[in-house]
Amino acid sequence: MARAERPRLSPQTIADAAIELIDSGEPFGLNAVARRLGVKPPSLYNHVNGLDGIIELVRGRLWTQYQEELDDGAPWDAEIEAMLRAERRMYTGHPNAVPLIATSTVRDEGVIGSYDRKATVLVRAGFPEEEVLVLVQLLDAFALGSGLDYAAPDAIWAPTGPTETLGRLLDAAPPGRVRNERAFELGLALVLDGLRGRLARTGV
Amino acid sequence: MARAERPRLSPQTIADAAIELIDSGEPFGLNAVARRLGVKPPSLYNHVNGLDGIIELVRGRLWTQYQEELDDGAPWDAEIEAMLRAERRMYTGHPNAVPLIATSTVRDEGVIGSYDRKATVLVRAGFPEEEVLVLVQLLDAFALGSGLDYAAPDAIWAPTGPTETLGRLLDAAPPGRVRNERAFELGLALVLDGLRGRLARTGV
DNA sequence: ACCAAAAATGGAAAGCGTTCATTTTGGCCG
DNA sequence: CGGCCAAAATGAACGCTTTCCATTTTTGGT
Repeated sequence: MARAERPRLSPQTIADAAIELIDSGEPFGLNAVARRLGVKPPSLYNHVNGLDGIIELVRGRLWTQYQEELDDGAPWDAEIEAMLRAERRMYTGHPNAVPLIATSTVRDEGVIGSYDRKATVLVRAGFPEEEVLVLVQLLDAFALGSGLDYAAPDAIWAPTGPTETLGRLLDAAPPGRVRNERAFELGLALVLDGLRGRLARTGV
Repeated sequence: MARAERPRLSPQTIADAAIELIDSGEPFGLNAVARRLGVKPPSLYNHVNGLDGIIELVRGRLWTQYQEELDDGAPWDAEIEAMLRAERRMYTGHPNAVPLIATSTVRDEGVIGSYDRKATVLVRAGFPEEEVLVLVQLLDAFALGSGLDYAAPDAIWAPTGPTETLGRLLDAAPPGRVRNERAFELGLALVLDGLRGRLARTGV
């Protein structure tokens, strides 16, 4: 077979197939994406720069999809909160994508733009300029860390040997993802409260 | 060649070689570890359960190595802080190991034991039992997230297009890892302050 | 002294990501 | 309307990976 009458592939269709594959839980890879598209692996190279390109495509697609629901104009803390919650929804909606996204370098313009937006919001809020990037980085680390924690299976918390406290607490505890949800809420409140207090102290 | 006169391999030596390889920055894999040990890849299967087993070994070795410097008996917040700082030192000391460790499931007893220790400390400190696991999970997410952020190259923050605020701030900003260091310090203070306040409110 | 288990190996299978040259098709320019 | 060029999918192949199996040799215990 040679060239098809109409192109069967596009960055869009590849990204969608990759996301479907990731969400299905089957092993992720370039060959698997090609199989799902009914196409031979080399065909993908006409549209995408290898496996890393596919991952980057997935990141970009998911990111814009979840961040575009946001509207601005809200107070700075509400807007930051909304952005973090959108990122959070992305991770909980596609947990299998988190390990892939977390360990590859970001090149997507939309993601960069979202950092830019956070920085702009914080500068307007009155935070010292030399501190803003640190704050953005902190927010990023928190969101990613809890996303990764959400994606990890419960088995982490199932000790095989005897424990002093953990085993007892686990018996009466909600499952891992519920705990992770509460941890995210608590951490979000902690960070936002901390930032508000910091602004009140330094901004005046 | 068949069996050697004295075993050339052990979980210890394999873990050490793997850590050396990871720190060197060369591509990581089972074959590369075998090469570094002067051994054929299949030999490793006599001591370790495949590639995942090697990663688990690396995690366990690094973890105990960094956590054993700690002594207990300190106030709860100081002890939690010390544990988080030890984990932090592990990530900054072996940044290339972070992506491997972050995305694989924990099975190591030492790591579980460290969760247990955090839980014990928090229970003794007076936090409500049903909340302790959530707190442990939050601390874990924060440490892992900032570790992952540290390991990520600066390229994340190098926008290709024009930005509203980001580009300007980046010109006058310290490099990514210095910012990450400050973000970790700030986040640590925020979380610990938040926990102390929470304890004062609920614990009495 | 013998026997079972351990340790390293050679060989090989299966799969991966990737590159290359080739074929066929579609659309554009003259 | 015809001819050429670029795009899209392919087959074949490469080098790499992880992993399993049978084989050989050695050690240590009884």
